Amino acid sequence: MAGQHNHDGDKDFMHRLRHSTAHIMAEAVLQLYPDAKLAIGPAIDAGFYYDFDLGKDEQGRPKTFTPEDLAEIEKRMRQSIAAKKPFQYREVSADEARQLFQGQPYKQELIDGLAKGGLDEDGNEIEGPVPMSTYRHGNFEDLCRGPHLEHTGQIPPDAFKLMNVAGAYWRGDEHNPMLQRVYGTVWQNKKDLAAHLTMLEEAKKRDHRKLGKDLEIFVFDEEVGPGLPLWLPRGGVLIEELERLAKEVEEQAGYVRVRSPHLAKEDLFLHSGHLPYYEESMYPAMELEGVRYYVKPMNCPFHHKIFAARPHSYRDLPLRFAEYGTCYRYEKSGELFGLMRVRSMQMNDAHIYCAEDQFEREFMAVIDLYLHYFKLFDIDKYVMRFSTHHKRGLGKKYIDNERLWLKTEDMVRRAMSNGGIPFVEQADEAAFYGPKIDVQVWSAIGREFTLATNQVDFAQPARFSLAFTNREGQEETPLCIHRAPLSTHERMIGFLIEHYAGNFPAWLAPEQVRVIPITDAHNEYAYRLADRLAAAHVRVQVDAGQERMNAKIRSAQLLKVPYMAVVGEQEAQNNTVSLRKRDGSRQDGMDADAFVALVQERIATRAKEL
RNA sequence: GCCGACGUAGCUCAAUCGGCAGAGCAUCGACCUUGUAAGUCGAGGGUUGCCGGUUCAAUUCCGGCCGUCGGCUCCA
Repeated sequence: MAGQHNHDGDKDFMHRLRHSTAHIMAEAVLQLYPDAKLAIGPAIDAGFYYDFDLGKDEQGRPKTFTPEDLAEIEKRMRQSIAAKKPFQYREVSADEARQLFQGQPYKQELIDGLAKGGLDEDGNEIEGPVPMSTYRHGNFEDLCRGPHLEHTGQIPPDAFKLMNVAGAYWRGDEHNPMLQRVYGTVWQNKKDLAAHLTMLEEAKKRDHRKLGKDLEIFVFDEEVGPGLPLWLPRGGVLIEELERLAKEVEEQAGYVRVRSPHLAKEDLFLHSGHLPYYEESMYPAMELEGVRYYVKPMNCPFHHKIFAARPHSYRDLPLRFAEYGTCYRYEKSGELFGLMRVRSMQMNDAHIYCAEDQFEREFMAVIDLYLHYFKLFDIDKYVMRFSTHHKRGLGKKYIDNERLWLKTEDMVRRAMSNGGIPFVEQADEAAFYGPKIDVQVWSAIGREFTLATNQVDFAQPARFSLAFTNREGQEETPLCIHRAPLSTHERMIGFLIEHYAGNFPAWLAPEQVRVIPITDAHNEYAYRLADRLAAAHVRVQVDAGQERMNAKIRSAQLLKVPYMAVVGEQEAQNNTVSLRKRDGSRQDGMDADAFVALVQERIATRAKEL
C-alpha cells in the first residue's frame, strides 16, 4: 500500500505525520500507565486515535483517562518531539513479534491475524500470511507497517491537540471489551491547527440542533420522550412544504397515494419477515383481547397488502404507491442524534411494483428523482453508495438466496452504469431483502448519514404471494422498489437546516415576509399590506411591537426571515415598501404591488435567489 | 445498549472552601414615536433534572435513576 501514493507528497506526509503522532501518544500513555494494553492507533481524517485498555480499578471498573491525563500526555508527547527520536523500521517474523509483544493481548491477536491472514490492523480483510514489521522510536516499539516520519522532531509541537476520550469496542464489535480511545488532531503548523479548530466552531453554529432551537423549528421534551420531536409551528411549515413538493413531483412521475394505519397485528410483520430481522428496533407488542399488535417500523408490508387487495394485469404495471408514512423505531438510546436519528419519523415512502423488464427504467427514474431534488436544493456534496450483501456468507442479516442477491445486484450495477451515474460499491450495507443505492451526506459536524435510499426487494413480493397476470396469461411475481428520495421529514429537515444554515429559500421559509412599521402610526398601512400578502398565500407577520425599527429588524434577521418590508411615512404616502432582504440588501421606495409580485414569483418558482 | 463528560429561569450563562440562587436576552407593563441588526425605566419568572444519603446547613459532597452531549455499536 505504501508507495502507491508517492506522487501525492502532501497527503502522504500528512498521513505519516498523523500516524507518527499516534505512536508518540501511545509512548506517552505507556509512561503514564505502564500496564496499559495497546490496541490499534491509525491515522484518520484530520488526525489520529489510539485505543488503550487501562485495566480495572479497585472496584473492578475499567480505568479511564481524565482531562488532566490528556494534558499530561500532551506534555510528555512534546518531550518526545524535543528529543528528535528517529523512527526505525524492521521486519520481524511472527515468532519474534509474539516475543516482542508479550503481555500485549491485543497485539498478539493482531499478530495471529497477520500470520494466518484474516484481518489487518485497520480491520480490513487480507488474504494469507502477511510479512510483519515494527517501528521503533526511543523505547517505544509498535507493530506497524508504516510509513512514518524520519524522527519525532518533525512533528510540530504546537500543531497537535488531544481532542477527547471515547469508549470504543475492540475491533468494533459490541461483544468485545470496551477500550479507551483518545482522539487527537495534528497539522503541519500552528496556523493550520487554529484554522481546523475554528472550522469546528463554525460547524457548531450551523448544527441543526442549535439552529432548530434558535429558529423555533422543533424541540424535544423529556416528558414526551427521547427521539420523539415536537414540531413547532415553523417546523410544521417545513413539513407542509416538503409534502407539497413531494406530492407535485410524484404526481408528475405517475405515483398514486395510499394510506395505511400506524399499527398492525403481529401476523403482518411475521409474514413480511421483518420481525426476525428487526424486532430489536421495534417498540414491543401491545396485546389486546389475545392479539398482539406492533406500531409499524416501516410501511412496506402495508403497501404489499394494498397491492394484493386487487388482482393485477401486466397492463397495470408499474404501480407506484406513495405515502408519507409515520413509523416508529426503537433506536438504542445512545444512537439518537437530534433530528437525524429519531424514534418517530415520517418517511417520503413509496413502493414501485414492476415486471423485471421494467426494472431498469423504474430504478433509474427514482435516481432521476434524487437528482431533481438535489438540483432544487443545491445539494452537491453527496456520494451514491451501492450497498450490497456480505461477500462471505449471508448470516442472519440477509435473506438466504445467494443467486437472487447476485442477480439483483447485477441489475442495479448495470442500470447505474448505463445511466452514467457514478457510485461507490460497499459490501455488507444492503437491506435484508435486497441491494440498494443510498445517498450518503454529512452533517455539519461531519457525521455521515444516509439521506435518500432506493432499494430493490426480491423477497417480500414472493412472501406476500404478490402477483400479476403476464401477457401469456400466467401468474408472475413483481419486483418491488422501495424508495425515499426525500428521506424522512426528520432527517431531511435536519439536513436542510444545516445545508442552508437556516437561510431557507423563500418558498421553504417558515415566515416569508415580516412587515415592520416604523412607528405605531404606520401599523394600519402595515396590516393592509400584510392582508394583501396573506391573500396571495404568502406567510407574513406584522411586527407591531413597541420596539424601535432597528430592534424589529434585528429580531427578523435572527429568525432569518427572507424579506423585511419596512414601512413608514414615505411608504404609507406612496403605497411603497422599503424592502430589506435577509442578505442585508435594500430596495427603498419599491412599489407595493411590485413587492407582492416579486415575493409571489420567488415562491411559485421555488427560486434559489431572494 | 456500552465508555466518558455534562444537567441552575423560556434561552445563554454566573454563584469563592458546603452558608438566604444571580445577570443578560426573552416575556409583561409604562415612557419614548423612532428610517435599516438591540431606546429608557420597572415587574413577574426557580422544588438548582428526579429520588435518596452525609451534614446544623447541599446548586455545591456521595449513590441511584432520567435526560443531553462526544464517541463505539447501530441506522432512514
